[in-house]
Amino acid sequence: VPELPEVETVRRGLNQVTSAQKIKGGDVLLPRTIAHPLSVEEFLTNISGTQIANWQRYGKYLVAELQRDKSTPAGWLGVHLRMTGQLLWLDTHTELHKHTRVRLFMEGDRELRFVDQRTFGKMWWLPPESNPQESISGIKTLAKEPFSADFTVEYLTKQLKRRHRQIKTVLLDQTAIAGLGNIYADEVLFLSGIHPETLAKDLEDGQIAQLHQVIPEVLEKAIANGGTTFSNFLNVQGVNGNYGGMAWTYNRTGQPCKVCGTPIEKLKIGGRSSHFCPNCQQRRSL
DNA sequence: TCACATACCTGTTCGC
DNA sequence: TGCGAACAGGTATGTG
Repeated sequence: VPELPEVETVRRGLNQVTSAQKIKGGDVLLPRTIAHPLSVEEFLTNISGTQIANWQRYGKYLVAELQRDKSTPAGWLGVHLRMTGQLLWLDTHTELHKHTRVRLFMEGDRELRFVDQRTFGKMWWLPPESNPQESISGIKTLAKEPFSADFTVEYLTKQLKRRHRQIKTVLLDQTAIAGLGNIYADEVLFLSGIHPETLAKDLEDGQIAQLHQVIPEVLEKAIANGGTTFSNFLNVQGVNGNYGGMAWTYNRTGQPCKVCGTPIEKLKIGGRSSHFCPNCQQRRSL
């Protein structure tokens, strides 16, 4: 469930607490959390004694720059939360959660703890001479950031026109648009008045322009509210977000549309649930 | 190169 | 009420 706004919320929290913090060592409770080809032992050896300089976000990926001493590069620490991952800033003595996967011990009895119920989350260590944007395949193939100057109407049009798939599916494709997941994809389609089954290549210019405007707006609003209320999302302080009560369609099947009162419907598209208003989001043509 | 299916997981909800 | 099935969904991988 963590999508761009949730990951950005976590990134901001991390930068507040881990800045210049030294990693004394760690404990990997679930080895497959550490991405291949690195072994758990190599991972722990490489991060131990480094300090965290700064967290960056690429789509839903988090990457920390590591240093050994003041300005000696010590590689990169990458994290993907996938479905249920949480990065929590805790006192080391805090009782272990059942789904604790990795612990990074910091100075002053503090700990960065990775908790992940569904175990899809991943962590990487990359050597200093590498470039995380090239070394992590999911980042390498990522589309333009919705907040970047490169995310133009022309760019979005090009991405959508070449895809012969339903728009809901394309919005979830990180190589087409970076950062959206199931919640915000549904929200963005509602605000654009687009039926989720519309083929991306068939969208009208006006609809694409609307999507282009609404995508950053929805993500910005969600970030401003500290991420989603839905699921078990928590920020680094262990606090849930507030974007939920304001959702237009997500998780509102059968409830009245906030604009027209028509009951919200749910469809299965590309194996994912899609919530939409059949009145506000009508198919234009076929 | 693209579209699509499947695998990966565990806790919760659904349906009979 | 109980229990198995379905569901929740982000991404890597494999197939055609």
